[in-house]
Amino acid sequence: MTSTQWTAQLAADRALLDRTSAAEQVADLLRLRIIEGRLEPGTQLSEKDAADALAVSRNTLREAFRLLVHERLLVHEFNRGVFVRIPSVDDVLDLYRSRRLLAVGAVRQAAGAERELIDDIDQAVTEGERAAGEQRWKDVGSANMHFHRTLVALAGSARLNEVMSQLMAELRLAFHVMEHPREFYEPYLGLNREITDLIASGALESAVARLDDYFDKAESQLVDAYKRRMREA
Amino acid sequence: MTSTQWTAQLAADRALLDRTSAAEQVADLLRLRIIEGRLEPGTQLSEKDAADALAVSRNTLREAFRLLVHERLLVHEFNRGVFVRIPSVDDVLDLYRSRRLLAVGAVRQAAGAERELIDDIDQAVTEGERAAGEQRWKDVGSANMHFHRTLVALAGSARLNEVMSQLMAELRLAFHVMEHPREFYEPYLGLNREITDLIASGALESAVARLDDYFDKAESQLVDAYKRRMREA
DNA sequence: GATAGGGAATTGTTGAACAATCCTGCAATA
DNA sequence: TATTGCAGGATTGTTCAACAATTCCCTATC
Repeated sequence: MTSTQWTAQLAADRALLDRTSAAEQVADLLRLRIIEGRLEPGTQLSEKDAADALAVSRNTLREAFRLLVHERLLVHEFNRGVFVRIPSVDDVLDLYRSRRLLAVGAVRQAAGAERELIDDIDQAVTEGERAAGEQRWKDVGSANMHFHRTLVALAGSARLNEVMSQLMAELRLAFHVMEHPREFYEPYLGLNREITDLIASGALESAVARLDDYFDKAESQLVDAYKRRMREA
Repeated sequence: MTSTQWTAQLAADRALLDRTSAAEQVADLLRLRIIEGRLEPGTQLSEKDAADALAVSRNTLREAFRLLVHERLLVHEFNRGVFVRIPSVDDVLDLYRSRRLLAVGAVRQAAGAERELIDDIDQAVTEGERAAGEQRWKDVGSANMHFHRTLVALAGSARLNEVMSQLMAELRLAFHVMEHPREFYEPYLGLNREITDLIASGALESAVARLDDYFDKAESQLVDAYKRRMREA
């Protein structure tokens, strides 16, 4: 094995031993709590309380806050503090516009996509079906989101993948404003499978058409529920 | 004027008087310097030096650094510091993949786009033409980037607009690795005009076809130059 | 009931301090 | 000569304490 070979191999592994700062760890933790819904939208995150609870300094915590504000999971009001974001109806519409464009675009140019990427899609759908069979509705939701991420992954762009991940995190936050996201996913399981098969068989335009239908339906259904919920509150 | 009218108006102005933190101001300044090329890719940004130069504390500066790392303009190596990013050829490829998908997707669904958005496109092209006529090549580049942002704006999504802005900032950084980005823009002025007219006349699919050609050409040209440049260095 | 005022609490920012880590140069070794 | 080992100095990571600025909240006043 020549020098260039094994150094290149090591360089590829570098990411593994990449130590991460306290601020990033804090951000990871908070992000998880937020998208899980453990931190209710609208709640204020006091710097002092959070710093004490997590046993980090205020400065470190503020670094973490900034990251999450950048990801739109928190909002920062100057001299008032940071709050878990409450997505508006406009936000939900914008999220769907974004998702639709990314997913449709990715599928439409998936002609030469690697088999691995298509396998990932299939796997995500299968996971959703299994979770549904076992009545694990929360997991059905996660699998559905994962499915849509794998669709965008067809574009083969690390940046778009990251954008998509953030959009889904934000969407998850939006779901928490509503009561029962369960019924939003269930009817789509079959459609997901259908889309997957169409992609696998190379019928991309048909897949895109189905996908567009999906977004039409899901978006209006979600927005209706959202408006209803916001009116109540 | 009713109450709801002027309160809404004030709410719209809120962003204007929105005081911004020191960290954000520092980030704005650094961002400008980076995409302008005043801070050469690869240079390390010492915390102490930068803090002294900008007359802010190290903590504030670190908050600013985190923002720019998140935007991919800086890279952060643990215990080593932050550096102005040096985009790789893979990065450039990824940037073009992302841009292409966003722009093509946005144009393709621009059927019901507001006239205002189309006017913005026209304006950007006109500005580019004017700058070229006056030999202001740097401004030609800026106008070209602005043109492409206005294309994505057809999608009508605030989030995608922001994503696009960041992609362009990063691309700008990539240009600085090369010697003369001038000749990359000049040949495309006519094509931009053509695409704009096609969009304005509603011939969206023709516009998409032209756009796709543009990306094919620009991408390969840029990547070639990039590889050449990296080989030299 | 609305408003004004003042004190308490919170955020914004700084500066200093210390531990952990990295970098540099030089000596020692093969 | 080329590599390794080892100080030490410099830089980063993180915490802490302090203070100014701002907001929040309660109470007195009209």
